Amino acid sequence: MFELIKKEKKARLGVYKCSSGVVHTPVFMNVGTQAAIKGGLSAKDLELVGCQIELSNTYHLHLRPGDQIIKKLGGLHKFMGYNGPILTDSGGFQIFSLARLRKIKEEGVYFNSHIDGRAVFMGPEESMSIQSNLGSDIAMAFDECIKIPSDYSYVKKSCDRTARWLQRCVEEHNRLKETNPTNPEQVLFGINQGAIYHDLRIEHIKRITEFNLAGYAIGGLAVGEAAEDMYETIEAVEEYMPANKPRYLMGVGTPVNIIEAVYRGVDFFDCVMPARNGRHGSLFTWAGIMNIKNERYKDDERPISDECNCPVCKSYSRAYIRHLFAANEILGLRFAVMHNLFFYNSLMEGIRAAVKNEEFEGFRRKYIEILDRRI
RNA sequence: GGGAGGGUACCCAAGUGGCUAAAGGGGGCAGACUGUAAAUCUGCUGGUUGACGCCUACGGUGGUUCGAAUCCACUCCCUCCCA
Repeated sequence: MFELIKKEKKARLGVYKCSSGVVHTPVFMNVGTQAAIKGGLSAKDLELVGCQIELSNTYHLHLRPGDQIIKKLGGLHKFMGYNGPILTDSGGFQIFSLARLRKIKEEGVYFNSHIDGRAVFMGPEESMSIQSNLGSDIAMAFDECIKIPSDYSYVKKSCDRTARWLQRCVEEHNRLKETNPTNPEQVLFGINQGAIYHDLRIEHIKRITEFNLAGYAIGGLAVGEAAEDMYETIEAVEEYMPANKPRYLMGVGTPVNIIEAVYRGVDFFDCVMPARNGRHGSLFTWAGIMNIKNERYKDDERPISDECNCPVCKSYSRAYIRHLFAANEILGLRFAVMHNLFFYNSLMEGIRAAVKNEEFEGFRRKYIEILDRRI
């Protein structure tokens, strides 16, 4: 259930309530694809970094360990020791990311497992069934994440199919709710597609909002298009998204992307970036992005950021973290990811406070100049 | 004292007349990363230059040759075996 608390222009402050807890929006969902945060973080660590809601993946957990096993063990929350809200992505992104390993048909997608090559079929019903077994709080519709650039004619054809898939997702989701769900409170979010063709985006969002789902996502962005194209696409779609439902911009993004999307009316985000880039040595701060592997930090006794209250910045120096990277110690990755997730969660906290105090306009102006800068 | 094998760039190591400023690793230095096939991938790593080029370089010195890391002589070091 979503409650809109306040608006500053299009930026929204809200509260999303689900069976596993309350989420204050705008929110960044911390990504734990395989029921773990890459870089060696556990559910307990998610609390330390201020995580409100976690995201896991249908395709990956279906392949390993298998959703039947997770259901048998009491669901994903219990399995990974996390009792906060969980959103599961549907497998639709893997149609994009594992493009060389799949064939799309009307009935669904024939994957060859990236692990061992075996045939794995996933359609709307399978995705819903797996997510039902996982027992996440929010299930995502099975969609095709379309690469950009793609021909108009292909995008149109794909959007029509994703809309037909949504019909099947809704029916299966309702059916499973009645039978033997791991989490009877699970809700379904729909996903808008259309690449950067505004007319297709609008046609598609109109079509999927007819299902009156618990929330709506904008998918298929940040897949190669210019940032400006992404912002314009959000603006085009946003007008047609229900005001009383959460809006989720999937897979985005940089701190500046997030600010710009909040500015255009988005509530939910998720991105691999703080975890992946952290593992690769890029650390996000209020002053910009630093590469902790750089030589200039070899004897720097300061924390990553003086303005940061994360567990890493409270105890360790840049020199120490750089050393951990150089020495190939996994502790370095863990610290980097912890810091970055803490930063992203703090960024969202800052955004919420700004909207609450009607200072978001100034917050945006200040930070879009700073946060993507390399320092 | 006798015999054998070696000395190549920061390190290890390939190369036995021109296609070699020198393979491949490691190390070092940078960059990329957006619903995670990523503790990954890419580039650079003798000097100078925007580039062409020029200079310096395969233990040292001196030769042979149009041309040498590569062939010859002497020499200095290292490892192993025998006495």
